[in-house]
Amino acid sequence: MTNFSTRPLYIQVRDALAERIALGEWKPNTTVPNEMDLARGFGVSPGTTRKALDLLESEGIVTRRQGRGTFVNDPAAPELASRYSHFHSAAGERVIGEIKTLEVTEAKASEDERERLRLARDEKVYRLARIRSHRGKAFLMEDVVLPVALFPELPERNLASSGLTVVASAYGLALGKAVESVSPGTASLAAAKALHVEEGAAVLVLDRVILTRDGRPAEWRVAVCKTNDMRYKVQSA
Amino acid sequence: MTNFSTRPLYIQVRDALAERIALGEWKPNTTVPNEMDLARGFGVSPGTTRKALDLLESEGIVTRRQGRGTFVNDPAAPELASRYSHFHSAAGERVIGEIKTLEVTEAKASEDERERLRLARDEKVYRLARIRSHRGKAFLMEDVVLPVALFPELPERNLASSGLTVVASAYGLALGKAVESVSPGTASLAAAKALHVEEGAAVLVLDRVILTRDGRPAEWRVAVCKTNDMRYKVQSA
DNA sequence: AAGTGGTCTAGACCACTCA
DNA sequence: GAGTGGTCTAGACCACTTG
Repeated sequence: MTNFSTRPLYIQVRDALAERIALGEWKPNTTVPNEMDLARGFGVSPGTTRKALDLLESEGIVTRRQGRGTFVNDPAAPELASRYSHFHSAAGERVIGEIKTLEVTEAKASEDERERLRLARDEKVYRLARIRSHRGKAFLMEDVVLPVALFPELPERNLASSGLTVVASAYGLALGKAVESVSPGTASLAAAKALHVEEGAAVLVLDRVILTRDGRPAEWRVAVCKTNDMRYKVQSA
Repeated sequence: MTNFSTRPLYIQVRDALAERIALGEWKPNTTVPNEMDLARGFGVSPGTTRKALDLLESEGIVTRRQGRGTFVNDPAAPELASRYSHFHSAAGERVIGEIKTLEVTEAKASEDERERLRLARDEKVYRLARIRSHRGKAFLMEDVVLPVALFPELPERNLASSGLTVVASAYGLALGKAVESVSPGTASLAAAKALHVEEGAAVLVLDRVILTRDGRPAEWRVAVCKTNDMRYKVQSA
């Protein structure tokens, strides 16, 4: 790989490797070729290949293990499903919850939806109404909005009750950052029924947008939840 | 620096540099010696020194600038003050708020305090009652607990109204991770008065412990806040 | 014993900053 | 133009894993 462009060589190697992983040349949980072979293949020095692989590891795309090899991470792995969830059980583990989808509709995006998901006029969205439970107890009611352009035929592919990490993986999309806004609220009649609390009980209202790795909004969710058996925890590094 | 221990050389170099920075050998906003000089000084290769410096940069201890040098970061810098704050103004910037301290007391730690701050029996704490405001509007009421052992003579040093980043810096302590638990609540009479909301209004209750870089609990805070002009936002990478 | 990634070395050249 | 960090090379040896 001769350095035609102005971008650092190790970045170019990283991108080439990331693309080949995304295209499925190396499957999740298998190894990529070793450093020497990759270096020869790309025509760069082993040090440059190493730097590219270290970058990929820091991005969570591969895992390197001394004496074993460099493994491709599975983007649909269960431990990544709770990546955007801040709920923790009393025991302290992250909880994603079992998803039950009540309703799926397809419609033209409303003004709010167009703004939050940065959609053009007339673009369509899927709207999902869901309940999340932990150990059989409902704790969260959510309204999820997904752009049809990113996830065509989502209901037909039976993905309406899957978490976004699984859905994105099915469509070959890499997820990136998310921002969630938290505010206090009181349970509406519908929320009270779904979550088994009294109407007007104190609840958390969560408003979250998840972006793809390249910055396109992939999901807007507004959720209402109780925190009786659950903790909403935020970690700062 | 001959490698006597089993730890990687670049980690030893990193630790030596971190210690000399902590001891004040190089002051904040000044540069440390260049890579070649450090390498010669430690008796290691430039590549090893570089790896140590890159590590320090990833930890936020220094900032490297091509053509300029490697600068020591100021742990009391204002942009770090909001490190543990998740409040954002309507305009989108992180907000730390102006602190007004209502009361400072010193006492033996209660059972709760001993547990949260991992203190031994009979250890003492400072308890601070505070209000935080943004643009003159109170938005948060907090009860802060600090171990006297970590911050002796805090009130005498006029640090009771400073944020923990400034306090820690004054005591030469490096701060590390923090965990905040968020739950919905209703305003007590006292909270209602302080925050100018009606009694029983929906508020957020924040329960946070901040650790030092070496894992000792440095602050336990329980806060009640309104989110009328403020957003509590959580970012996931 | 063979193969992998992790550490370490000792250079070269480039891009950027500033006097 | 001198000095800095950033990139890149081409090796050596070590620690760990597996057959």
